[in-house]
Amino acid sequence: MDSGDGSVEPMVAAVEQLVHYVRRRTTAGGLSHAAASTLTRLCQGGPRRLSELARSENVSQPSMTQLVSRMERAGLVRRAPDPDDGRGVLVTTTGLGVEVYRARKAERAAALQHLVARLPEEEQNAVRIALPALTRAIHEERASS
Amino acid sequence: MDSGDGSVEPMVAAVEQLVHYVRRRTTAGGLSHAAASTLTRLCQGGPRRLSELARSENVSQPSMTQLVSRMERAGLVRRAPDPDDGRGVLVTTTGLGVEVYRARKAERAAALQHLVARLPEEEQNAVRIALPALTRAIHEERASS
DNA sequence: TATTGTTATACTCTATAACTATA
DNA sequence: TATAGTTATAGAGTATAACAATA
Repeated sequence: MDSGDGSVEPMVAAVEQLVHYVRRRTTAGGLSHAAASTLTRLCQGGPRRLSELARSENVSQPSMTQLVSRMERAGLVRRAPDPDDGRGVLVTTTGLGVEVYRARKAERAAALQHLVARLPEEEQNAVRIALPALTRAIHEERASS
Repeated sequence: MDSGDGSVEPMVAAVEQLVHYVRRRTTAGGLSHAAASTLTRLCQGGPRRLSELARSENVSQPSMTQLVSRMERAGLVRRAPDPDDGRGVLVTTTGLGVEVYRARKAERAAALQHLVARLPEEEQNAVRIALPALTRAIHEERASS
């Protein structure tokens, strides 16, 4: 009865605003979105082949070559030859890369925490149910396709 | 007791994934994020001065000049002289611009609707409480700064 | 003199096509 | 010959500095 199309569009706008709010407050290292996303993947999943990174970040191989070069120049990652395959390149995070990753993670957690803290208890609970539920729905959707 | 830092970071990731999910399914007109955002503002708020657009989109005036030029070339907007101020330029949406805006709005609403529909009733209710509450928190935060 | 918009220039991020080196 | 990565080139999006036109 309330789930008509009219009520869902404002919720999409809400999600966009939320990301914008959090990203604006995530400034450590002055990273672009592309660099931040790739750094996060490397920090969470360990060293990766360049082609593997390109695939998981949904960009072309040349784009990833250039992104890794810029990140290398900034001291965030290092290239190393893949011992198992002479053609391959393994991308690894540096100490600085890990530092920046941790700082950004803390910044965005603080931003959302700050926002949620403004809400009355009942709405805080709704947030703690809604966001994980939506993540689950995305993963289920992905698995079933 | 559950609102420690440990539980908030996955929620930030959830928001990012959610935006990614919705954006991937919003393809009408093949617009960039910058063009889509500016088109939405023009369609929702009516014709605007170029400098006003730059300010509200948080980009420099030269960036907006170029974005408007690309959007004009794509047939989405038109430049017109501001009758009240000879220095000014009014940016207006075209019929095509409005069409693309409506198509994109429908696409992203459908994407979120599709996702929410997978959830059990209780979690759907949590989503309908949480997202508007977070939007409200952002606006309150903005007003109090 | 201050404001509005454009032009000039440069850097990031993206892509496709062509090339090199290894399997 | 197929795959991994790089180089070449081009367009979008961003910025700052310098400029033109109008208030």
